[in-house]
Amino acid sequence: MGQNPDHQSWVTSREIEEPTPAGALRQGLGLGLGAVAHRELLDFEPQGTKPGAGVGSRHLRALAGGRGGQHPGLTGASGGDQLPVLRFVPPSELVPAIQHQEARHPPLVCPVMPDGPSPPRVRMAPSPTGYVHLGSARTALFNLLFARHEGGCFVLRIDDTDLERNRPEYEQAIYDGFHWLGLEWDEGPDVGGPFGPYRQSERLDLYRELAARLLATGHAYRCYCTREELEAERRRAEQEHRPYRYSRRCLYRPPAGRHEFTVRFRVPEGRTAFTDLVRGKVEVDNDTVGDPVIVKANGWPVYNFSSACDDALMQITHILRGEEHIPNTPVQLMLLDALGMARPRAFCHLPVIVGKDRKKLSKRHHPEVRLGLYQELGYLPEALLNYLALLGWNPGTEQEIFSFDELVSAFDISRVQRSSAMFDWQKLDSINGHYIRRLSDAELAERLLPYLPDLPAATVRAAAPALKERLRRLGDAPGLLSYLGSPPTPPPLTPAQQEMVATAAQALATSEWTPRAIEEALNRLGRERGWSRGALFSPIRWAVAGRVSPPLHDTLALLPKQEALGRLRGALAAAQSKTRGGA
RNA sequence: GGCCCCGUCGUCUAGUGGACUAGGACGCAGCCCUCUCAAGGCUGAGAUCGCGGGUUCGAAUCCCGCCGGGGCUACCA
Repeated sequence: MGQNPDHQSWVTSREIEEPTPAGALRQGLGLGLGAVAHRELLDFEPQGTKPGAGVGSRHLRALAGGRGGQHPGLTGASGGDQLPVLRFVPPSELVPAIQHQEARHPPLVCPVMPDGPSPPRVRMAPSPTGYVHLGSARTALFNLLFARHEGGCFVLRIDDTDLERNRPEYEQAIYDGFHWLGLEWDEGPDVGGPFGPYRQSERLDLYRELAARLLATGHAYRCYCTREELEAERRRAEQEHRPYRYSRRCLYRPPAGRHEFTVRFRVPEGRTAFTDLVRGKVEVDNDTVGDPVIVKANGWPVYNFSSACDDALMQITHILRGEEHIPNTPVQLMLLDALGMARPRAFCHLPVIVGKDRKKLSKRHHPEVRLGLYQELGYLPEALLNYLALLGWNPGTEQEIFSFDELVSAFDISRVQRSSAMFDWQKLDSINGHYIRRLSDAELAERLLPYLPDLPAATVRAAAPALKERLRRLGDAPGLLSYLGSPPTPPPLTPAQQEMVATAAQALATSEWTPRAIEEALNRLGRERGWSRGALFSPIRWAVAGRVSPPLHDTLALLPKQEALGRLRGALAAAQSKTRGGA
């Protein structure tokens, strides 16, 4: 970090006159090389290419916009049927052109924030390729906590560049899931903001321009290799026990006559290092990194490219993301450097959340990855949020229960853990139980309603107090109350127990039907007959509920009076006939 | 295989050279309370701080090596 601590170029939302992709691009570029409106640079499709020469090239050309005007930086040798080979022009030769463009389009960079560094901007950039991952929720939470703690801004961006797997409904699932958890963002596709659009699928022209720039400056090249050829290269390397890296065949000897291509970034020599807020310095030798594809054959950018560009363009200052992104970081940094864009101030790679098998939570092996599951099972969002905060972070005190505001003030990014965190249902249950017990009766009843659709609301409200200390999840309520809808099979009763049930039925018949009155009636009966509560209550419970249930007076009161008395009499009748039959 | 990250009770973790007979929480066991189940209270078991070397009067804490686990190694993100 700190390679480009260009705090001068902080841009506030008010100063941005043109919240369009092009405007944002100019500002982003302004961070580094100065604003360049390089419309002509875009046309990285060489002259003379036959139209419709493959999906990729068509797509790129279409989005590049311009008709192939002459540009000093790009020289495509024209040729008949053969696709011309692009000549890469060294950056030094481009300088006059850039200056020229600059004169026509003065930079839009707005110097603001006179004193001190600008407040941080962080982002969460999920891709709508499936249900919301628990790890995404945790990452979003840490970003949010960091932003709020530092008085910064939390951005939600949708990284939807995977055409094959994206689904619009999954984007909605992200909003729903995050809203459910109480995660709110300041800028995003649904709420807007000065750095939009916030959906990568709507920023394609930007990536195209940036890719063209990389191509023009020789930082990138077209790769015409087929997937099969690439696969063969990979296999060969494996057989020869050699670490695989792309051979750069298309950089040196591109095959002729092919039309479909990807764009690869040419990884420079040297080493790339960055500072991670919790791990310290991380450094890699660039030649352990193969030239990555940055634009797919269908013209869409690859994550590593679009994400890095957008982070810079959206002026994201701190990147908090999962540990699985550590290997991506050097590539993104090299890309930014090549583009002359500012690097983020800092990175923080959060430990992965692992399952019982110590492996990263995955769709295939861990049902607990799915955020929606927690809602279904009846976890309180505030409890899950609290638990998630503790997964990979701790305040350094013994406090474990936090409101959101408490988390915000306690959150200190340097206390993020380095080692992976194992997901633990029991700990979650315990925290959830704690939050349930803290709810008021009315609030609990309200939250319980969706989990007890078959019960009248009045019954749910009446049950809430008795349930409160017995629930670990709201979804446990139907089980605890299932006796209401299904009478137990009549239990075997000793003659003494039969007498207890019979007299209890009598006493209860004249009792008011409230927990309080029932309790008093039963206690009086026990005192009069010399029966202990344990002795008296058990047969009644078996007759009425047949299983573990709330305190007896609540168990009875939740049932309609006639139903309760009917069950008592029914159990009695069954036991008596059995006794007679057996005798 | 290569690159990178990590390594304190079963789990989440406190700990940054002496206050460590390594603390807390979840879970577990026992007891108390008690109409079942919970909740609550108390008590307890549980970690030779991955291993081996150093440095130091002294190391969980610093250094080196090893081992183990994980992540990444896609025209996924």
